[in-house]
Amino acid sequence: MKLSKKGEYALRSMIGLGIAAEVGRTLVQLPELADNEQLPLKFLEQIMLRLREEKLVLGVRGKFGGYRLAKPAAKITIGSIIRVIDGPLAPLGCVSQSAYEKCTCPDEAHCGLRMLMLDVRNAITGILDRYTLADVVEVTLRKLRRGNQPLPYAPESEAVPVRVPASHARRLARRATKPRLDETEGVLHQLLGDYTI
Amino acid sequence: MKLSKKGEYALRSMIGLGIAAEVGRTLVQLPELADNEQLPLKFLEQIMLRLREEKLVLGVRGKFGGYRLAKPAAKITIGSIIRVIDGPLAPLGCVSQSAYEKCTCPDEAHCGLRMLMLDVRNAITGILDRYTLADVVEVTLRKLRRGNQPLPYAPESEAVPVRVPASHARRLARRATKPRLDETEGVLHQLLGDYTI
DNA sequence: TGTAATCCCTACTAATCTTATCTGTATTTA
DNA sequence: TAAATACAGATAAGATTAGTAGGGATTACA
Repeated sequence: MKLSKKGEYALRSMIGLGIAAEVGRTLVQLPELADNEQLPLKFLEQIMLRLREEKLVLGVRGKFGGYRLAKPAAKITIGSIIRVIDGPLAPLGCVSQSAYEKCTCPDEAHCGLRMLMLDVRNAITGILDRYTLADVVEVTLRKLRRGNQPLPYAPESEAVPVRVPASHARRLARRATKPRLDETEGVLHQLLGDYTI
Repeated sequence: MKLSKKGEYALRSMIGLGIAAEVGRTLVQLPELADNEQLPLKFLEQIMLRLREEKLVLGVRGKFGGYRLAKPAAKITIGSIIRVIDGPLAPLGCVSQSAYEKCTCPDEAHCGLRMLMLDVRNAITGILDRYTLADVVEVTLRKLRRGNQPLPYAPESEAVPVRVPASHARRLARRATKPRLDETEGVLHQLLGDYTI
């Protein structure tokens, strides 16, 4: 059930680009990204290539080029990033929505194992397709600010008073109005919920 | 996030042994198990060896030997089987309870990605460590019976009137008295819940 | 116009993992 | 003694992982 290094690097890079966007930085160069996230440059290049193919990031060539998110972080689910790099989230092909594969068991309808793995699949996608890059960036940024740590990817020009986009606050508030699931939604939800206090 | 073939085979074999136990069969030989579950015999041998090392099954040598579960199916969680064959369930080492590994990110406490993956890990183990082999066997058997299909692993002696152990019914009934989570617990829970009707 | 910085792209590799297969040994029953 | 079975280790092809290497294309700027 492991996430590959490549997948982890991809997520970390996307989070980096998300932070950059949030602090007003328009482009991030791969050497800086690789250095910040502690990952091999040429490997990162490959990953970004793939993310670009899938229109998750946008590359700008030439001197002072770089990468940025291709769309708002709130529109990019974590699941979509992982699928691009690591393939389907489902533990078995026969419970995958995005890449179904018939399994070897004689009758899927009677397969107790499949039912179980369907639950696992739904649990995983329930999280990874619900939370977006914006959520993870939000949590990360808040932790950094609370610790008075210098924000990475600060724009070259000057220190920018970092603001939270109104749309994000609204989305979070909306989620907080669904109390039924609160207790079972996990730590990220709790952390995001704190925000509305 | 894939389960390996080996892991899948292990689960299918354990379910087979669980069914065998349920229908009164004391030992199952690997050739029969391999044939029933459609998996390579010698590969299966390796898997059973590993399961035996971890005291999940018990091997009996010699002619008319075979394998059986080393303890009641209700005492064997699905998660424990997968861990033995495929390793930790957590998508990242830094969120694994059973095999924690420090990750490369500078401060885990501030890592939004880690929070998210912790949720995923908890969601996975929440299912795989809650449900036992008995649950999966139960669902599988009930489906077979409802379809009037011949039960595999029937004992050599005669057809046995298959009964559900009282303890199992009790456990299921107890679970059904927790209504709060019903709607979010997934298909296996629904199927097991049906039983009490 | 030249040069440096940057993304873009393909190929290659070393190590590991997966998925087995093969060969043989030990044990038990009839 | 023969047959069936579990136990055990070696081997191996193929796939995947985790990179590395090298160059080409594009752009900003001196």
